Amino acid sequence: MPVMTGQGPLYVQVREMVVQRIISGAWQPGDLLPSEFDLAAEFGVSQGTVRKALDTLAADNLIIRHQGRGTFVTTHTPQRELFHFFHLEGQKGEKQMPATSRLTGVTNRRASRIETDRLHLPANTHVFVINRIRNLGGRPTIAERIILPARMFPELGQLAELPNELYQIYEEFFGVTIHRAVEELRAVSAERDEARALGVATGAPLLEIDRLAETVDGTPVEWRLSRCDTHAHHYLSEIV
Amino acid sequence: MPVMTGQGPLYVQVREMVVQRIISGAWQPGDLLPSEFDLAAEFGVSQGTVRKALDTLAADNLIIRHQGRGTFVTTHTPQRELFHFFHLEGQKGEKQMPATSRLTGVTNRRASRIETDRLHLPANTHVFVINRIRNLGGRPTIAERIILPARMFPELGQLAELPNELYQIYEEFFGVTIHRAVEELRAVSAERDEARALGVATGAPLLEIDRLAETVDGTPVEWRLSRCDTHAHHYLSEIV
DNA sequence: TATCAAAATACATATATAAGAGTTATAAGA
DNA sequence: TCTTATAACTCTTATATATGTATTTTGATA
Repeated sequence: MPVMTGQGPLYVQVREMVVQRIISGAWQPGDLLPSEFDLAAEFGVSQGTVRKALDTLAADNLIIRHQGRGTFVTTHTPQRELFHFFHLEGQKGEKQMPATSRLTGVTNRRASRIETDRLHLPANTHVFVINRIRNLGGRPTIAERIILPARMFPELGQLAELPNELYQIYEEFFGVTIHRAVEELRAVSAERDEARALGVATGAPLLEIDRLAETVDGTPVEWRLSRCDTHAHHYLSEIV
Repeated sequence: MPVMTGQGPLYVQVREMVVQRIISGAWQPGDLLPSEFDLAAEFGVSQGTVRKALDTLAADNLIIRHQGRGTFVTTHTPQRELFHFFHLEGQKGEKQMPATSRLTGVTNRRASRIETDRLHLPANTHVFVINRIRNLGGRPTIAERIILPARMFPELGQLAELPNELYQIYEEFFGVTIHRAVEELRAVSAERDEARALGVATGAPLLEIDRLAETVDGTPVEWRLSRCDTHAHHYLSEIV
């Protein structure tokens, strides 16, 4: 019988117990959770209370529930990353898988001051820096720099291939699951190198997306700076 | 006894009945709905079923529920518009009420082709066009054009003052409640007039926010094009 | 001003039925 | 006899009802 926290409504306590098991790795991405009735017995609450807890976890995308099959810890697929974490689409609303990426560099170096700030790293920490150009609709559209704490991504530089969608790789190879991201968008002027790489004029307007991605426990694990040509694409945001 | 649609789960039917009453104006923004028990009696379902329906409506911001007080149709306040529908914030995350706006024009004219397209208007329809410059942190930051169907906003041009936050005005004076908005973001170059108004160089990069705002029944009622200086501000987007 | 009652949502439990998915058993065909 | 198709069964989530308790808000009264 696991010990309930004793704080707040029962369904919130159940929720927190489940989150803890996900964070601790007891339940891995893709794992099947026990049934509602089994969890109710284990936690000493009613099935309805477990249901309410699981409903909130599903609403927050920590689990996914399938009638007749069960309840699973959310896991990354390339499709999920594209539809959930990628907001660029074509002018007619087409959201296509970026077909190709040109990797322009993967390096391991000491983190800069701003990198340690952004990723909450101790001083003198190493990071991996991934630079690449992503194509949309056949044209170079995004110049991207990704900063990852080296200690969480050991041997990243030795992977033979890095696909366009990285989040499944983070999860499978390094046990790092991205749960949430905050993006700040600005309009900036293209600098010479990226202008050349994207096929636009130096000084042309680019949409800069400054993303910090976190795991379930709130640890920032990826800083991604994308500079996007928005001639044929736009960033979509829906407010309800 | 209202007639249930007969399609799908009961709680979905209850939800649709409630939405219909909001759309039809039987329940106005700010109105207090009958209690769960009363609605259950009226619709001939259990209180738990009404609760489930109301929970989904609350999750979609159509109603707001207060323990001990009751359930209310969501209504606009300037604060809600700012926190919910306005995504520009300062570099440190400050989200302040734009203190001033300079109205540069309100005109009533025939809608252009693209305006009829965007707002689903018949040909030869009139629109109100509002142009203004909005200040953030004391500086002109947003050049904005708002297109509204004239027939839904009669006598808009005769209002003595237009505040920064318009959605409460739409609701109070014209019975038009904004429920949802879709925004497309691009990086563009500042044209001469707006550059001068915003105090930036002609050709400087601006963040263009192209917003279409809809009512509960999906009718597009506002097309808003904002061109923003992102030197001191950024657009925030959260992905969970 | 403090207290109490009424009203309403919020939480919790218990139980039953419906719907969907997967597995196993049985029947039919080659 | 082996393989394939179908039916039955089991498990699980999804829906629905009923009931009780807890918490919050508001208004009335002393």
